[in-house]
Amino acid sequence: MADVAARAGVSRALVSIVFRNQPGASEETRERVLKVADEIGYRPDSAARLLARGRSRTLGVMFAVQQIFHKDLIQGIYPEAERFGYDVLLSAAAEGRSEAKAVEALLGHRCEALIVLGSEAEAADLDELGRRVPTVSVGHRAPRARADFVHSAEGEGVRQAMDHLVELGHRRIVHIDGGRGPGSAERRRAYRSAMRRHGLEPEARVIPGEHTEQSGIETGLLLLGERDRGLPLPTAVLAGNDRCAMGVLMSLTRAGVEVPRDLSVVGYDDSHLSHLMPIGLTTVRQDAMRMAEHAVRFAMERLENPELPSREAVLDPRLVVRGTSGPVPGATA
Amino acid sequence: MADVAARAGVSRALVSIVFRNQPGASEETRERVLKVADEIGYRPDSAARLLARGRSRTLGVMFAVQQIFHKDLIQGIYPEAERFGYDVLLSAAAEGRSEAKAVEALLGHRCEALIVLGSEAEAADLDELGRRVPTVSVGHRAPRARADFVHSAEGEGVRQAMDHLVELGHRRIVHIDGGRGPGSAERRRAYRSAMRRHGLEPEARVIPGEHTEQSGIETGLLLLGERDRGLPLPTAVLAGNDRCAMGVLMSLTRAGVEVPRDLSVVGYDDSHLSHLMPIGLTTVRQDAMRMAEHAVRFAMERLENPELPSREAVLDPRLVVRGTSGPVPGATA
DNA sequence: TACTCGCACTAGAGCGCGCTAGTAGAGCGC
DNA sequence: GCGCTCTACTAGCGCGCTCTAGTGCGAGTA
Repeated sequence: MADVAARAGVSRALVSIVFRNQPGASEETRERVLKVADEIGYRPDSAARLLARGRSRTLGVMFAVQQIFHKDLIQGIYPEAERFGYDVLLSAAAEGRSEAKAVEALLGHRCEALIVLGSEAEAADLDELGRRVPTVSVGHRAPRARADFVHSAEGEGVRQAMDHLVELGHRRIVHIDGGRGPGSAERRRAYRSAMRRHGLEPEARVIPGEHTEQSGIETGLLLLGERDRGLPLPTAVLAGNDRCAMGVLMSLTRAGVEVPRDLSVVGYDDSHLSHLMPIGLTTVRQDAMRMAEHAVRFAMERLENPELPSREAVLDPRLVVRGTSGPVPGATA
Repeated sequence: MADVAARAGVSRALVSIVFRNQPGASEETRERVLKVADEIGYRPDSAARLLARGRSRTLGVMFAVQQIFHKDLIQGIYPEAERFGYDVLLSAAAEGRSEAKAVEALLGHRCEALIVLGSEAEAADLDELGRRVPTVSVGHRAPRARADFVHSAEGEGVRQAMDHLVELGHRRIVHIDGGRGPGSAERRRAYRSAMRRHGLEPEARVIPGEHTEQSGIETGLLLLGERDRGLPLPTAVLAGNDRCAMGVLMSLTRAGVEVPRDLSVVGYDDSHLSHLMPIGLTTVRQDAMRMAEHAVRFAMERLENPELPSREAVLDPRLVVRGTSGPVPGATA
């Protein structure tokens, strides 16, 4: 920086002003400084900057390396943070690198606020974290923790999917749940309540599963086994997520079950898997962009006023109807 | 830090020593300092640390938010960097956030070395980057750039896959390539050379494609169209990657083609998609862990000696035989 | 006793910036 | 001429840490 200043024939302070895009430098000088800086390859040191500024203007984002959906969220967080003049620091939780470790790293870098994606932390830990630094948890709620929450209305997504299926004439609709996975409990509840609402309570059936392809495949085989023993197949399957839905599809279509003629399948997430079927997977889309927007906004607001009560943004997901859902078998299309 | 020092009744320097885990403090004092620090929630400020140290001991990793394989690499980079006492800083390239921008961010944080995953940068840009800071490019080669390279022996993977198919009796093997995608050119070349080596040159056929499900689906439909016009289906398809392979599988099995009875399909990457088929996708696995290890090692070595000539680690991938490849139709199994 | 050595610890400079307080000079009204 | 404001710029402190060059002290040695 001193070099740049010397070469441009100005003081260091002027260079600082130019690089911060602040008023107080003539257009002429500004250009000269930038030109010299470019020549000698100068670039402001963010560590020093951060130190001198006292504020880091950095937003820490913890994500899980395996979660596909987190990619979409990260993609949304970058531009939104930039709008507020914030840098984004990413830290991944992975096998052998716990959430706690990932968060420590962010804290060490003096992130002013944290956005944790799909945390599996206990409410107490999240609460402690939230007391230390403004924290927004996306996709995971912890009732009484001092933090803000952003997630999608799981129930609403399931409701839309169920209404769609019922409208198509389906009655024997089973749900493969996602065990302890994020959102599973809500989806399960919403399924049950939708069945009840449509007077289909006797038909309701939740098959325990996971958010994996394997789980979908196993469930598919289970259903096929039942069919071979004379039990009727359901006419529609509401899977816990897209991966599970794909597993179901793979195992059933391979056994000659035609989708959606013989069976409808609905997923959840609208991940890239949704396009894997030539006909497209009917699924529920969570709006990652809007979730990211809300998360950043919450963080910024809590930064301004740390005493804000804990808030929650619940975004409505949207059913995306593609090729895997159709009229119930036997219906006059 | 001063607070900690005061409360523990020592100098700031001593606290520094304790937190750097350096010799020069008695066990007793060490414990006392740590205890006090914990009480008042002190945590070293990495910005200040980095500034004072002159060296950041930080390794910058640029990745593409969409690439599934990068997850595995990141997972491998963390522990390896830790072994060398290095912090990892992640920066994602995404839609609306160019590689250049992602790299700028890392440079601004004074990363001592950079690992760029699946860069699509021009050789010249990579060269310039490499002259500024030790750089390792994973998965993408730029012939004369001042950087180190880690990638898998695409040719070797294809060779193994082809040998496997030929051994199963296949002759009419087509390859769907990946256009300008990473590794595509090598895979294409290796396919051609394998066909030649096995005396199957007249049968060789490369269908232009991409590394997407959609591309696989389209190719599948193309082949089905040909069949309907009386042309024979190939007996095996070597797809450009797993996503493309899945597309092929989806479109063909839906049309009643049975895999692997009527047709064998081989993918590339061993991504999580490989397990999507109930029978498993035969594919080529790249060893992400070892690639990550090499990348970090290269970076560290070039850090010690920046004048090192450009090096290249070519890791052998391994064919993973699962359910989508089988004997050629008509063979006595 | 006088010295050297090693250990536990400290003083204080300086890392590269941002920022506050200030200056110099030009333009203006009276 | 004076004071005023406005723009363009500068001096220099301090952010929280690391690190070098020390100090003081007890033990070992001649």
